[in-house]
Amino acid sequence: MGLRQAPSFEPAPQTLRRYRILPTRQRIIMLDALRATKDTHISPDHFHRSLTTTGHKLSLATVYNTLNQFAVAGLVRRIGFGERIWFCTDPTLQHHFFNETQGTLEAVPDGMAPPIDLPKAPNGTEICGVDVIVRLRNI
Amino acid sequence: MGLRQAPSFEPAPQTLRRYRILPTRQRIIMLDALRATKDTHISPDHFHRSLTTTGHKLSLATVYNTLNQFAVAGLVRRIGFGERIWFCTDPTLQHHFFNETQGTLEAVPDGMAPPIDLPKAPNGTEICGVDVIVRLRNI
DNA sequence: TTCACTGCAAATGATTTGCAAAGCA
DNA sequence: TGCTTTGCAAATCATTTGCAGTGAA
Repeated sequence: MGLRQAPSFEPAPQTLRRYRILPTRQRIIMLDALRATKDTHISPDHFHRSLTTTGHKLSLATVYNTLNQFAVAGLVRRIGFGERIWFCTDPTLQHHFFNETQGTLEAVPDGMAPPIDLPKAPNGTEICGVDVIVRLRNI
Repeated sequence: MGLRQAPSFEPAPQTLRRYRILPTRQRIIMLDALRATKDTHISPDHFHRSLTTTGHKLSLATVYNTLNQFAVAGLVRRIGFGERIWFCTDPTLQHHFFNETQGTLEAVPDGMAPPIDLPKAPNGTEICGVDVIVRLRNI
């Protein structure tokens, strides 16, 4: 259930405008898909494949560029963990399972993720977020 | 102070043998350097540069390969976060500061890193570790 | 019309790998 | 000697970028 902070009843073009992003065909497709998917973590590659598989036409480069733009805007969160880049559809999520066997990133279900205390930021810096990565191995 | 689990008074070749790693010139140089450095997090590139700068001769490929081998053996821990790969010289460390402005990884000092409860691993998997990444930005 | 966006193909750059030469036991 | 490791250069591969064509307002 992605993008909790953006009510799913608001049409994608309107949301994009609120975020100061010009609503183009590709961006609307992508935002709608992000809202519709039950995956909390997507890789650009998988996301592109699932879009084209369902009949949408857009290039991989556009998927990369648009996801990065969405991340800057705050619609999704970019997480570089493992060998590739992931985007988390819920920017408020803090806890992630990283499956080392598969190289995939998933959400730690609500209630299984106790909130954590933050350390103090070193001088000259401020904390802008926390990620707890729980590393898994298949058995 | 890296490699807490390996007493610094044990000669590197002996430690390497304990870990079933053939002690070659390059591996001894690297283990000694890992023990001597005060950096808890190194990138292969930086590490290689600091080694060659101090007069040691070994190739970047060997630094990569050896760090990976050390990680498999458990001497260091490989952390893929951000755009590049890092190695943590203390495999017991759980909390890391990731400076987004600089793209660097550092340790969260002891005492500032409250231990965290683990969630339950999903069926078919087991937890093999946890990393708490505290994202920082320079101000 | 104007300016931003998209798609393609090429560029990038960190990491890995193949293979011949060198090192260890 | 026989087997492992190293260094170099080339290969890889996810991601980014340049640019000409297309789209939105």
